Amino acid sequence: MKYKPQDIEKKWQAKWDETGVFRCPDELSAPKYYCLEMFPYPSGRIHMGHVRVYTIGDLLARFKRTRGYQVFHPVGWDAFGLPAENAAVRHKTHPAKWTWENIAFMRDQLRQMGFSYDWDREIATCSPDYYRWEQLFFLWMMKDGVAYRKRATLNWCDECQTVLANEQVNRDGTCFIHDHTPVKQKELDQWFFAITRYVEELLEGHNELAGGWPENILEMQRNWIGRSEGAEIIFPLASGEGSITVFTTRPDTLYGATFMSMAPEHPMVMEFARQSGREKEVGEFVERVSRQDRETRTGEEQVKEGVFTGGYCVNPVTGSRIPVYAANFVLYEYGTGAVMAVPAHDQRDFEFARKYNLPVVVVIQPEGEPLDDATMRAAHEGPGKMIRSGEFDGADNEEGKKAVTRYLESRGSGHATVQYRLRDWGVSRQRYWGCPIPVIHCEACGIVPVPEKDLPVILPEDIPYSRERGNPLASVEEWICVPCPECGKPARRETDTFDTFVESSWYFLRYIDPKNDKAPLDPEKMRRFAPVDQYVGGVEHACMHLIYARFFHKYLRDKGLAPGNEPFLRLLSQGMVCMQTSECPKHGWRYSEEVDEKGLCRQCGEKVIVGRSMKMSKSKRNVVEPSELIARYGADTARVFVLFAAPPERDLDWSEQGVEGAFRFLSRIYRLVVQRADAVASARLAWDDSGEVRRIRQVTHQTLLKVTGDIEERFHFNTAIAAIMEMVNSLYLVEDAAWSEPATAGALKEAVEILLHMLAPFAPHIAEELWVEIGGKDLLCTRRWPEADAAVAREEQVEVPIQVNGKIRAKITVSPDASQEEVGALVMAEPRVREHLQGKTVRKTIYVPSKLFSIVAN
RNA sequence: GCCCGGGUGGCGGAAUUGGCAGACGCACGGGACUUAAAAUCCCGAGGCCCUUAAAGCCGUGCGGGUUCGAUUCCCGCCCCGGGCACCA
Repeated sequence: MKYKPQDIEKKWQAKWDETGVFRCPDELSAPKYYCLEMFPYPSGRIHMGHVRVYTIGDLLARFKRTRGYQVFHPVGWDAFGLPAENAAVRHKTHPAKWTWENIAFMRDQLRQMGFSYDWDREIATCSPDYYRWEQLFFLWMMKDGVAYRKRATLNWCDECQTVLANEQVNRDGTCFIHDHTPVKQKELDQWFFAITRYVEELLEGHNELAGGWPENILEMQRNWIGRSEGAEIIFPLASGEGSITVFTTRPDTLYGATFMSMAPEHPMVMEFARQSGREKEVGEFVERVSRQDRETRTGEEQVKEGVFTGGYCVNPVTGSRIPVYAANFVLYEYGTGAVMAVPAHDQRDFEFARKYNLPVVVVIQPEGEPLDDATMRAAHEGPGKMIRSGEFDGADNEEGKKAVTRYLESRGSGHATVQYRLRDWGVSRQRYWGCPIPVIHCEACGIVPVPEKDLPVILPEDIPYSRERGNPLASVEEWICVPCPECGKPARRETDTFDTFVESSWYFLRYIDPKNDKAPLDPEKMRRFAPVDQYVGGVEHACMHLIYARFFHKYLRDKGLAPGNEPFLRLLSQGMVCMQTSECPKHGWRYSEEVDEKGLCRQCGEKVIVGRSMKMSKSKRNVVEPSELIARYGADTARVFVLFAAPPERDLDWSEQGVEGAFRFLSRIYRLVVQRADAVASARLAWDDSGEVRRIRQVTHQTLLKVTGDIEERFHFNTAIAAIMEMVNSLYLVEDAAWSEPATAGALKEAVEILLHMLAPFAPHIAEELWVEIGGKDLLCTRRWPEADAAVAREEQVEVPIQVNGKIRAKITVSPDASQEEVGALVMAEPRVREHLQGKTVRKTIYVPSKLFSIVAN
């Protein structure tokens, strides 16, 4: 009679496997529902974060299946990446071996959780069957100019010995993998994807996603893309030859531009210096600034400084000759690398001007106290009226932005434009364990794409693995040396591989056609199953994976492969799994088993400091192993716990007692059903209309309505479980005799059947087991979700609170259909109401049916 | 600095469209069962006042406002978390 998940779960996992109930055929027989969770990196074993995402996804997949959808629920492995290489060095193994062994182990762990995947569609991105198509896409992209090579200053991590995308550099300028390694700048020839070609579409697409995606993710993407409208303005050089173009969002302040600031890296800086004989001091400054790493360069405390380059240009509207400075705060990568300086209306320029005694000219006058060039203490960046701006004087500055731009356009001195923070995506990585970039470098022909017929370019297996730094691929001469496909002379393969985010940018499409060896994707199948209806994953991918994948989808759409504009219609971004941290003053972070019952460190006996709850991580030693959890309580308990402890989008605090609670809940259902199993099995689904029957059926159908709505419309899984708990509680209060009493047995049979149907997506193993106990012959997971009967669920009597002047003074029980007059009459007869109305006149009564009766009196 | 979230009992959380604040669970207390404990089942519980109960009052970060009625809407703050940031 005791609930032993260990006896139950394996059996049902095997049964689901044998019967293939979760396989999704290529042909549609019902409306499709593509449910996807972000695929795991095969790091070795699953962690609680995986348990959480995959449980949420599985709940939805299982639920939708019972709602009549043909559910497409695949899984695979994001299998390329740096940890495999590090492990190879550490354990003297091969990255491939390490990766495939991890996949095998983790696959087993996922099966133990009872997730309803279609395992026939499993893919691993490190397999040539997968990455060969990525190489083909790359060749297309080269032809389309979407993939291109350029020399660029890039983020470089000494630890990784590779280039990083901007997205992979932490806020403090460290590497996203090696949190303590500062990222350097390095100039290299690199491959890029022209994501900026799609930048407007990436922004506009947010309209399509609004509602289906969490607002904060859209906001993060908007910030990341960083669109700003403004103008490019041409400043002719004072020498008469050439010009400098700047980007500004404030063309309205152009009349106040009194000097020019340029990024130290800008080639014209040294050009000016040479011409004016200021090479020494300018050179020193440029040298000093460029030696600074990203962190110091963009650090908050960085003082604004610069040097006069010796050059002059001309303000195109005032005609004045203005000096050109090199300034450390101007970024070469953004805009044109040069900015017009308007000290009166930009705080940075203001500080710079005061430091170097440059003129400050107020051209925007705010309402109230007039600004004074000489005495103002800070720039005025807000709105105002234009002054000292020629024909624009008196105009509102917002209007002025457009007017000045139009004026510049008419004179050929500039034009309206838009700038973005988003840069093209650098995809080259100097790594072995990634997809080879299919090009060949020939001395005579230059960069030659590998011909399609020669794809895939397969990673060589035999590689030297040692502690040597750098890309091991670069030393595999027999792989590198190939004849040039064009001239046949000896040439060399590209040894860079793709950023692993390239693989994760299209895996969701490949699941639909995973075994196709003729083409990457069959457009017909894509139209059938893409896009993803529901995607589940963590916020940490808001600006990387989720932007890259949207870009890739749009490119593949343009190639006629991907349907629709967006890959993921709905996104649920789940919170982190957190746990309290414990810190020993001597030994640092402690695992809970390293602390005794009194809260002392087992190693040294010092009092351990209990810290706040933080994301589970090995380094903080606050992790719980899912395998131990499953072994002890079973997968169903793990699933119920993560779904019940917090709503999906919020962080979840791990609690041992919470897990106990989930286990107790399942045990309670188990005992309830097993004890009554024979009675339920032999009862018939029939009932009269006695009070007891009505009461039982009312609870059943009310719960069903609530649970259905909570899962389907609100994604509130915790309250759905709470409702099931309430129903179980009420079934415990039913007299034992009622279960075998013919009058009530039918209603109770219905209750248990519906209970198990509702439980199934949350705790599928126990639900199947109990389904058999009560005489079920088929698999519960293949049955349709029961339909709630609203008429049965309806309350015939409701308790209505009565407010007198805003305070609740009494309650009455009435029919929900009673009119305001009928209820009012009862209300006025209530002694407690009369008491509070004593000596007062009723001014107004309000009745919200079934909710509240309110009386205003004075 | 700009932009998003969030703040509710001892704890996790609930309150779906402005309508009974605290569902459900955890921890806690009491009872039943037991020689006993565990497990299980039942009951109780926001705070103040009070021997107890009733009644009353207070209560959703703080201060105001709108409303018959505000956790929910508006204005002004405080705190926590996150994103962006010398981005011109």
